[in-house]
Amino acid sequence: MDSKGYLKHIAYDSVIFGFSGEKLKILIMKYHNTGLFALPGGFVKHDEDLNDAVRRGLKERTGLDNIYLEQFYAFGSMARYKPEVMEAIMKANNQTLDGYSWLLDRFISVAYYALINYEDVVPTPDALSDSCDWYALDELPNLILDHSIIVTKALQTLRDNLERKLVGINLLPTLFTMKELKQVYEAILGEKLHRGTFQRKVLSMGILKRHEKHFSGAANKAPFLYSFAGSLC
Amino acid sequence: MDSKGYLKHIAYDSVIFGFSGEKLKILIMKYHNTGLFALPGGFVKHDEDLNDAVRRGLKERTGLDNIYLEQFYAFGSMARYKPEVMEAIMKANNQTLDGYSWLLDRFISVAYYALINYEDVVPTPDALSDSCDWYALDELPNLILDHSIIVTKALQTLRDNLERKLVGINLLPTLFTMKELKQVYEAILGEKLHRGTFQRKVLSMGILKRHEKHFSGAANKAPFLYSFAGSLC
DNA sequence: TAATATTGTCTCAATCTGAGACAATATTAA
DNA sequence: TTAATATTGTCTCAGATTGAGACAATATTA
Repeated sequence: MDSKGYLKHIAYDSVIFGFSGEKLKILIMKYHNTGLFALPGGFVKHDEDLNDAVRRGLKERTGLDNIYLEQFYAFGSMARYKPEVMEAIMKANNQTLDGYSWLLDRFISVAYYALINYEDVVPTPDALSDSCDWYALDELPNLILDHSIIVTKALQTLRDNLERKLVGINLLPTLFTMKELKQVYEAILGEKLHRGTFQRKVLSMGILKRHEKHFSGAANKAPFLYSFAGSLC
Repeated sequence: MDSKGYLKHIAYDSVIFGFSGEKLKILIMKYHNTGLFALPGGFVKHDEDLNDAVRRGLKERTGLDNIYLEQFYAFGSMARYKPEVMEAIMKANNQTLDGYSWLLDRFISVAYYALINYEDVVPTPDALSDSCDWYALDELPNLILDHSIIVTKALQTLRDNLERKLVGINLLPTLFTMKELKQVYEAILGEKLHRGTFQRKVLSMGILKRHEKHFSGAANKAPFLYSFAGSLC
């Protein structure tokens, strides 16, 4: 076992969505002394479920358990095989390649997206990275390999799934206003929604629990707070 | 390279849908002298795109090129790691395990579904199998490993995609009647559809080209033939 | 020529959707 | 205290969509 207990040829990448300042953002890592940006990713241990490996990586990067997580595609083209990129990252970290040559092999990467509450996260870089930060989707740096394509496909899948399930809730705190929920949907879909229609549709689904009003101090009628009926009481 | 030029730990499985006798069917392989049934699958060469590997396998099993193909999930749980199954298959084929021990390793399998015209296919078993035949979805034999779960998820994904795209067309010959198209949809969705509503909806999409009538010899008004406007004129 | 099965289309009511209207607040300014 | 303002919750209404049946128009057989 010369690959440190990890399966060869198999990696995962994660597109971790958060919502802040009325914008969708994702976590991007920057590698030491290279100027290279990438999605948070990792490898799968020999005795570990693929899904568990991804949850383990998310826990390390965000500190969070029980995250909403969805696998959306396995990227396996030859075009994504660029060993010189990984080599540059290793060298910039003063790592010898002894025992790490498996990292220069070809990888098929299974991609996941996660939806998390922005405020709960403490972005944490790993050993090879010097930062792990939020970037708005329309202000992403250039990413290595096919990671830009992965992000695009993640957003596309998220949009498709949005119609079926009420997944947007996972991007908000436990309690939120109807306006905040609408803003999440607008950020994901990239279009404005009609206030009345949105409220009617969401409430008719019957999965929201209405709580007391939220007095923000603004000079207007206070909105109700809601929680997802699936979580606590 | 002790794995015959294939990537270790990575496999694919394919759920190949065809439509016949008003039922959805899929191709299932039976391994020599074992009574074991499985989905058609295979491995990825070191210098080969994942998608190309699957197309290569489909070509071998069906004789067809240019198939409608969609990746839907990568199965990577530990529960699917059962080396004794592969060992039984190898032994039943009088294969020594020399040079094939990589087949007993753990695999993560990327699953695809394909939609093909039943009539165009000549099911062809591979070296380890003694048959490759169509089975209706409600008459499947017991399948090895997690292959039954893979089939279920394939059908689920196909249903979800059916609402968005008009994929059902890929299960029919170039020319087909509206009734045949409706039967395909009913088989996939598992429910009856209203004749008039279905026709109105499909025609309003504007992607079908109407051709001359089809005189079957039946004692009734002859239906029009249609083709998918995306293919030939 | 009549009978029969099926097709293509229409109609009509029920439902859903998009957009604006309006009263009900919560706060600030006068 | 009262008026002004911004925002919220809900309602209304027209237009679009959907589900279900109705009906005339065939191909063929009796």
